[in-house]
Amino acid sequence: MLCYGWVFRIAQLGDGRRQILSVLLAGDLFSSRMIFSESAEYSFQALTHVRFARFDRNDLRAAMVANLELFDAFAQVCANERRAADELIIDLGRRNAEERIARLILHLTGRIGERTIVRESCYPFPLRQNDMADILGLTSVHVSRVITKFRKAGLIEYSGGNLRIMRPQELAELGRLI
Amino acid sequence: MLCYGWVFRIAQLGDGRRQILSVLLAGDLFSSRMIFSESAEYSFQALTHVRFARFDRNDLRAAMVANLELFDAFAQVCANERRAADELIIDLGRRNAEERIARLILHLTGRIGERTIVRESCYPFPLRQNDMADILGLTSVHVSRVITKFRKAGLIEYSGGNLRIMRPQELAELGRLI
DNA sequence: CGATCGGTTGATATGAATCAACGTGCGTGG
DNA sequence: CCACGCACGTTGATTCATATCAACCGATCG
Repeated sequence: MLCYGWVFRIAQLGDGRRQILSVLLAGDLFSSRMIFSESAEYSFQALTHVRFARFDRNDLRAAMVANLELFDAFAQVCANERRAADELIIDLGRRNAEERIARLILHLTGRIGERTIVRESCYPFPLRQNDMADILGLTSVHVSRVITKFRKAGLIEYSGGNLRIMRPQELAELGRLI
Repeated sequence: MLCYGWVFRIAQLGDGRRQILSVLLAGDLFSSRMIFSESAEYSFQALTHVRFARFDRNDLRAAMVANLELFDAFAQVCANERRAADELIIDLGRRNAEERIARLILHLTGRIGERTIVRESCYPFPLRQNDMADILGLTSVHVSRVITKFRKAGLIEYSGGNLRIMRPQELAELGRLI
């Protein structure tokens, strides 16, 4: 379980293309799948300094069978992971670059907000534009253009690893969240 | 659980865009998530005539806690669903139309082959080109062009709800599976 | 001080979308 | 039994979103 920092789960293709499959924040399991099978199947990549905790696979399985609440909590975690994957599929399949980026920002800041106190909509945001590109199936050049546009429209501020949302309403409209 | 036929799990966007999130074949659970929560969250759509079986949510949960093998089998199902979702994310994020279509064909025929006897690499394949487009984030027009190209190259035959793979080797190369 | 990394910007290329017309098979109602 | 409409696919012309290539900038770091 990740206790501190940011981690990506990634797939690296033969020819250098990279796809980030999910972003882990403090409190997330590295992989619910890893609890059952030895192989991680994809690799992980730390974006920041990181702290994490280990569990014994068999202990956890035993505890889940013994304790129904833990079992349900774990099922809930799996369901959330799945929902996030579905959302990403929809983004990649059917939304354009502006929508994708607006949604990614809102999705991540939402998750950060669940974990830490946020003041004045200013979030720690260590993703590079290149990372956003590799989540969203775009190039970093294009991400830069869209972000610049958002910035010029006064929607966000984004520098030095921090992101501030100036107009959440308009950003949500751009992402078709309304 | 689906017993016979083909079903899509889909997301329908406000403006008519559709994204198919997964394709269910005989033996698949409609949603591993549905076992824990009431809401299906997305909708399902039958592509063919269909037969299915129902389980009582609570019976199944009880059985899983009581029977470790069932528990593991279920975990395995979840893991497979997850892997398929990851693959789709990689396709949508980082592969072009030819790769996507070649991979979809190989993925589906592989799954069909696990379930039925296949003669002369000829598979039942009720997907319309429009459905493939909605899985792969393309338009049906573009799918048509690529399929026509595959056909002219002698890679596949595809008509009347059947698909035959003439040159699996070359198709796999196109999909970067080799 | 040079090297490297992340980001910006412009010019150009390209894959896929869009628009449009047409064909063909099929089911259905008259 | 025919005529019509509809679903699905094909094909061509054109447009558009995003990629690619390239130059450059500022910050950071050894």
